[in-house]
Amino acid sequence: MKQKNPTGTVLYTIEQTIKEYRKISQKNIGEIVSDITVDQCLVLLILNENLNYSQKEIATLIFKDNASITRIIELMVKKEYLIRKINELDRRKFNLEITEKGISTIELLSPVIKQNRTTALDGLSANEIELLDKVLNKIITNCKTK
Amino acid sequence: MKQKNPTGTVLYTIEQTIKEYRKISQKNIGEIVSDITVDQCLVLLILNENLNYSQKEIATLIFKDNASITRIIELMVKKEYLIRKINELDRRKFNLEITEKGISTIELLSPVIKQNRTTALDGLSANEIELLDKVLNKIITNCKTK
DNA sequence: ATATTTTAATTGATATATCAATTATATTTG
DNA sequence: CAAATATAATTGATATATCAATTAAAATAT
Repeated sequence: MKQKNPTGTVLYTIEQTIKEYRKISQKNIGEIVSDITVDQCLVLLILNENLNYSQKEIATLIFKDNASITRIIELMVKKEYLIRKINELDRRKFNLEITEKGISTIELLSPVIKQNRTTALDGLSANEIELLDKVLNKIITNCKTK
Repeated sequence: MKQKNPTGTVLYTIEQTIKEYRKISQKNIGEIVSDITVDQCLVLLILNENLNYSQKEIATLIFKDNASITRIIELMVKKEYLIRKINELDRRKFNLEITEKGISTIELLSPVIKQNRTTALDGLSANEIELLDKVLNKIITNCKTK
């Protein structure tokens, strides 16, 4: 029951894949924590790895532009996942901190996120995943350089 | 100069791929026709194949929800790419028609869209593409059924 | 040291995404 | 047939995407 592909290119399948994955991810996350999005989660995880990231760096890491990140973080501050303080060493930047609520959310959602990934990639061999990654990176390079 | 992957999963690469592809597509389309988006183009192409599609069917074909399609088509009507008339056989639906402007836009953009796809997939063997499609469809199935 | 250029982040405008609720029409069922 | 249910599309609310313009601060150049 594979849906037919109106464009006849695998690029369509790539889009479909990421949409299905985001859908199931958001659904599973929403069952545990109702006021957070997939992208906001990713911001938490990234900051949890390294609090020194600037908004710009976070944007690059998750393929958003600066405007989007500004608004995402704004909302996360409003919802008390993050605290934002001026960076006194470079007053153009902010230092971001994760609140208690942020920490406990990470703890709640980490297993869910892990499970989402496992679910999505279930039944794929390491070899297939490696190949997938390799081919996708070729496409990325093609798009960037042409 | 492959960007590092903060999540450590190929799902991140999938997302990156589609974003890069959409970026280059929009850029190349915008150079020829300035007031149209990638998705609006796709709607034109799909209707050009078959005018009988309902909004709901178009939505399914390009992975949008009904609300998005309503607004996309609304804009396309306003910009005079499409005409919308009540379907007298089922008054919940609309019949969509492509205007002259729509037709000439398709003619202008078809080669661009084709080129975008060729560019993105440049250097990939038929075998690699087939494998890519196969693996992606596994992921789609995983997301849908779990 | 001031003028110029870069950089980080914000803001505004418009398009799209998503969810829930609503409307209008069709279909099904008792 | 009337009531209940289902379907297609719209609308409202909120989040995100994207582009261009702006602001404030930092880095560089003369």
